[in-house]
Amino acid sequence: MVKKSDATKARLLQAATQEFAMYGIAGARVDRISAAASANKNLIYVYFGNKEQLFDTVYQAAIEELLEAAPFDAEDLPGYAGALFDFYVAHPHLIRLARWHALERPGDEVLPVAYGATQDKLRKLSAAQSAGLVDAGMPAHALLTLILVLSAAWSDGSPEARATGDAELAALHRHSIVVSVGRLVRPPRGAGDSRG
Amino acid sequence: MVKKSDATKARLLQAATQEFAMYGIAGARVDRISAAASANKNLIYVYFGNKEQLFDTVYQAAIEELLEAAPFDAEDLPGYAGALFDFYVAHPHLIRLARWHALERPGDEVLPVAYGATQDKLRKLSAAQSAGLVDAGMPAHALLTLILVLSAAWSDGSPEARATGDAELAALHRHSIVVSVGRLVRPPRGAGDSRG
DNA sequence: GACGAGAATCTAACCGATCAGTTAGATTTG
DNA sequence: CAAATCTAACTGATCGGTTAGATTCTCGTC
Repeated sequence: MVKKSDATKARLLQAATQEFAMYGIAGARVDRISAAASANKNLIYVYFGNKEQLFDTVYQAAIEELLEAAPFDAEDLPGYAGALFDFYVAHPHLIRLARWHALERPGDEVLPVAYGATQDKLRKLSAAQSAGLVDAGMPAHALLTLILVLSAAWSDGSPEARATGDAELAALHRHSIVVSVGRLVRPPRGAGDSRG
Repeated sequence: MVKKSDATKARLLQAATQEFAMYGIAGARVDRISAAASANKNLIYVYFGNKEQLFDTVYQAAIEELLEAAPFDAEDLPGYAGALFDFYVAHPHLIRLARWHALERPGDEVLPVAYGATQDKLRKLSAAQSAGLVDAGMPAHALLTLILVLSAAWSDGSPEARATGDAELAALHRHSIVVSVGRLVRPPRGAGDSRG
């Protein structure tokens, strides 16, 4: 059954995502969110508790969306990094949410869903290292962090991005990331896989 | 001559740096800053204008400190990345300031001092590429961004940092960064430099 | 070296605006 | 009718910024 309130909830969540991505938790305004959602302010408190919990809900949804967007492939890590890059370009607000969260909730433990996904990635990555498909010169968790960081290198707030909408520049950035990850993970001596 | 007000100004700046690093611009409280500096709130407005301008002053000082800390060396980029990592470990609040700035002042142009320093780095990097000391497979500006991003990979807010104060882990992170940058910048065929 | 005017420095109290959260009730739905 | 959904107005606290005035320092003049 389609409930009326579900649509309102969805509009509020959508508006809250924009607002939190733009201004962070401290900077977000509950009145702006309800106005943008064409909903009454009180509904936020009825449906989501308060501003902090609303952020939690928004953030959880964003993380889940991100996890689904780029399936982890330990045997093609450059491709995985490229997919992440594409996702960040397509959804710039999600990475902003993640950065706000890191800054405004320093002590927050990782969401269960994200934790599970990370453990899964680490397992696959270790296996690929053992199989000789990926360089084993550093532990899987370090390698994973570096790959993730490289993927997000140009996603907002980096030294010389600024010129948005430049497809040529974006292509260069993507290429740089893919090449970099390739160099990071390529095993020193041949072990089955080789790429053109 | 040593002016009394200079000491007050310095205390305010110190307190403001802590406050902004902790809470960002929107989250920072001028009353907390003045209290932490044991100074009257009004002095902030007398000396620095307002909260936004106080942040500008704090941020500018932080950038200058960061630029002085790790001298750029295009011929030893892994070492440069390592020095940056060390600085981030020693001064965790400065990188937080930079991240707050990126999020809360999206359209802000780069500070002149930072712009100048970046141009200088790019020139040196290009020269090193031309000389065959550094891989020329991607433009200098892209390479520089990737190096900077790698250096800051574990500086706050990354997936599995959390355990601060762990010297062994920090050493692993530093090593991972140095090795990664080494792989990034090493030219494909021998060109003078070779490393163990 | 005393002294006083004026500038520099500092203080405490205040103010208007804003904001998260509440309440009481209207309207719709089942 | 009763529960779910929604609305508008209100509230108490907080916060950035201001104001008026107290205190201290600077320096020329006698």
